Parts: sequence; structure tokens; C-alpha cells
Amino acid sequence: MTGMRSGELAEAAGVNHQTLRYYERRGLLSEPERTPGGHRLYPPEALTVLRMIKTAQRLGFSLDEISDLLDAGRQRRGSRREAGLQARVEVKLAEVEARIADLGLVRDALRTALDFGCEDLVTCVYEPSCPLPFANASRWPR
Amino acid sequence: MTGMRSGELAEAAGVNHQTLRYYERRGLLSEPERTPGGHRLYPPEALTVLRMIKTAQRLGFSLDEISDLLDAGRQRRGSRREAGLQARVEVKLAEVEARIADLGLVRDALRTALDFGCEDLVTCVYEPSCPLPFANASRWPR
DNA sequence: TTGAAACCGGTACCCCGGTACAGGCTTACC
DNA sequence: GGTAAGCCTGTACCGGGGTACCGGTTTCAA
Repeated sequence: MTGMRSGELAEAAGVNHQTLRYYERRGLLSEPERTPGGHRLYPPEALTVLRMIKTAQRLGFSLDEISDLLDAGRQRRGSRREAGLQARVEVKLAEVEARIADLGLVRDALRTALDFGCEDLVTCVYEPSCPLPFANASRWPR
Repeated sequence: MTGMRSGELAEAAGVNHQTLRYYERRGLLSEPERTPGGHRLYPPEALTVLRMIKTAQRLGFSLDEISDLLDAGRQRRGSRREAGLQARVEVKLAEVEARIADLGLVRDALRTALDFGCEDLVTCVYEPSCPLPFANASRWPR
């Protein structure tokens, strides 16, 4: 009866020990063996799964998406069923690129505000020459 | 007794009418006049403030930060106190640039996963040649 | 005058990814 | 066998930015 205790695994993976139970509830981490007294005993694979989860999170996948990814992987290794990692990565890549493009616009607007020397949003919004993107803000008199 | 009704303002600003009360509670929108019956009557400035809020949110500021920004602006117009918008924009610009850089790494990792043709994270993590950044993931035998 | 639409305050709930706490049991070591 | 550290379950809470529902009141136009 070997395996890692929950605290040990949490430490190795660099997560809070409560997170392990949370992932178990969410179905990301499968239920491990128990000692006769009911304490969890994780196999080494659990650490691998945790690292995968963290990597995927880092790549922008939500826990729900990661759950799908893991399930899809488990399916695939049995039957020849639909893979999808490639397809999902493509989708996520497009999302990330869109987000980068959008943040680029934000960055430009912030730089503009610096260059222009904006000192107060309330004044700026009344200032026709202020280049900040006040969407649809017709600038009121007074 | 003129002014916009709450539904009118919400519509004009493109926000949910509940959001107006929420912003009022958070101190972003000051309490407007009321009709004798207690209905809110907003001055046109309220729409301006809402557009400023939305613009600032778009630039990456949180509602707390926006609240500060608005307060700072109000202070400044009275006394010569505390400038701040420039400084805060600088900080926010740095944050946005850091986020862009980080997302650039994520994008690269996703592209790598596509190029490499990764089909399954569980397999990949055992595959020494897989280039995905499984941080600290020593690859287990079996 | 009547009736629908709009508005009121209060409170509860949503998503997301966890984190904390309470009260009790198990394990490990001396 | 004692005791401290570690673990168990269940439940509640965090933050950020809202959104929904309720029962009751006000407004406005026909």
C-alpha cells in the first residue's frame, strides 16, 4: 500500500491541499485508493495529471475545457474515437491571438493618453482634442 | 424637474438598469435627484460618467481603480492636490504590456503544440520530445 | 380614471477558481 | 500509550462585475 499522501502531493504539485479535493469534485482528478482509515493514497500519475492541468491552464484552457480534454484523451486511448486536441488548440490559439490584438489596442490607447498628457478623465471627456476612445461620447457643452 | 429616468440612462449607456444601482452603491455614480415619488432623475453628466467608466474598464482599470480615478479628478478640480492619472496610466500600461508578453509565450506554446501535432496531453507528458512546457514535469517511466 | 409600464428597495444569486474553517478521526513516532 | 501532525467531511466564503427576482409604488398616456 504505497502512494502519496494528499499533503505530499499538494506540496509536490505546488497547489493548496484543498485544491486536490476541489479537482476531485470537478472530476479532473480521479478518486484515489484509500488507507483502511480513509486517507487518500495517490499514485504517481496524479502528479502528472496535476502538471498537465497546470500547463493547460497556463495555455488558457478553463477547468471545464481541461476536463473535456482529459476525458477525450481517456476515450481515445481505448477506442479510435475523435481526438480533438489539435482542433481545440487551434481554437484556443485563435482566442489568444484575438486577445493579444485587443490588448494591443488598449496599449496604444494608454500610450496615447501618456503622450497627450491626459490628467483627468472628466476634463478629457469634454476636451474635443483628447484622443482617448470614449466610445460614442459626444462631448457635452458644460 | 428634468433629467433622465433610470431606464433611459441605462439604455443610452448600453448597460443593464441594475448596473446603475450597483455603480451607485459602489460610489461610482453619485446619487441623483429624485422625483417627489422617489424615482431617480439623472443629469446629463451621468451619461458622461458612465462612458468614462466604460472607457476606463476597456483600458484595463478595475471598478475600484476607476473609483479612485474619479475621486482624484474631483479633488484636483478643487485644490491643486494629487495628479495621478498620468502615473496610473503608466502603471496600467506596464501591466498591459506584461500581459501581452505573457500571452505571447502562451501563443508560442500553442503554435508549438500544433506544429508538433500533439494529440493527447496524457501521451505528450510521457513523450520526451514533446515541446510543451510541462513545468517541472519530469517524465515518469510508465 | 384606469391600467400598463416603469421604477423602488432589499436580497439572493451567477461564474470561476479556488480557500477557509470547524469538529472529529488516523497515522507516525517516541 | 501518548501526542502532535496530518487528514477526513461538510459547509461557507472570497473577489470581481454584475444580474435576477420579489412585492409594492409611481408615472404617464389614453
